[in-house]
Amino acid sequence: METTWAHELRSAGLRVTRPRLSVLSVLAERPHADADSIVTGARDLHPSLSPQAVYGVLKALVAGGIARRIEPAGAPALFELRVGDNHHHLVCRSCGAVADVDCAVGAAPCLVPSDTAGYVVDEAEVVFWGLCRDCQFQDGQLEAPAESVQIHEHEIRGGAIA
Amino acid sequence: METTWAHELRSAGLRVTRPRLSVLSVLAERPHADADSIVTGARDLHPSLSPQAVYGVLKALVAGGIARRIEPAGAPALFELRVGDNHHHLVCRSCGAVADVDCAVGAAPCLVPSDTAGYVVDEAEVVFWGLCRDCQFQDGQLEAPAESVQIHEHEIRGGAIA
DNA sequence: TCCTTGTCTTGACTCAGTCAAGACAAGGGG
DNA sequence: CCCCTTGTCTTGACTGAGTCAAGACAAGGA
Repeated sequence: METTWAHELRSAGLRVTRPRLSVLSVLAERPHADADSIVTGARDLHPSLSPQAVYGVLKALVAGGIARRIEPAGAPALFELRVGDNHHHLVCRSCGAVADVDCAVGAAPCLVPSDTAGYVVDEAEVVFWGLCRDCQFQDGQLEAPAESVQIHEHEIRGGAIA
Repeated sequence: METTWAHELRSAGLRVTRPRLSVLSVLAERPHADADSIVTGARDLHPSLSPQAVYGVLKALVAGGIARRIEPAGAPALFELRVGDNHHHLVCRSCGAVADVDCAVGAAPCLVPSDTAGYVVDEAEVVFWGLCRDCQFQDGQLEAPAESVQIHEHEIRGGAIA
């Protein structure tokens, strides 16, 4: 496993170091971790690891295409190892939990802007905001009656999403 | 015009004050302004305005549904007066310029996550990343050959967008 | 006009992230 | 196998965006 990471690092032109392997190990077991929890987690494997080292490692991983950085509004940046498929994210408004979503391939008319205003677009980033299952029951009586804990397509199609 | 804003403020339960009218005036002539340029701009009308006052005004406007806050990754928050239609944004990777995009209404299958992972989704936020017209010509020879300054649908459908 | 209450000013503070200088270690050349 | 180069990590100071709190002030109803 770590051999695989060493491989990935080398083929991205990066040296294999303990800080990098520690960060990769944390990201593998905890996708969508923020820099701070990566520091904490990676210290299990490398106790002297400094926050700045983690920022440096993460920048190198992102630049090398091994990790991806996501920045949900109002929260520190999160990092994940799943790259290259441009999947999207569900973010919980209450607790900040993040889940991956695959986008329907080949049928994404909404991702083609109706008017590009002269821009050359190379990426469409989608964030779905809502409440995760746990938060629906903790503070959710207000907006999440029991029958509609699962979203129905027409709620989005006809609703505020446009 | 300002009378209209006074009206909007009052119907949102907010008092009509000079700082608020100044901020609204800046937002009206410059959509997608960040807090700092709002401070600068609003000082034309109210020279003693403090940055903290602007943060307070913006928070009140957003809470009252008069303004909307958007936070493109890696940039300070931007504010706009266009609310209630959940439109999306084109952001220039090079200069940060932002343009509005309407989303095709009623035909947005990509905005329905294939798997909601138990989340109740109430909003889908879409950001299109690319190069604006000006930046295509300034630093654009690398990725923006003259014939493809306008996006073609298949580039997105079959490409990295998923 | 007065009074209440929401708003603004001032200033200290937090948090995420960056920058720079020097110590250190990965890994290719001898 | 060891040394040397060069990329990486450590330490510590710093920036920029935004928040918090206390008191001064002003909007607008009685």
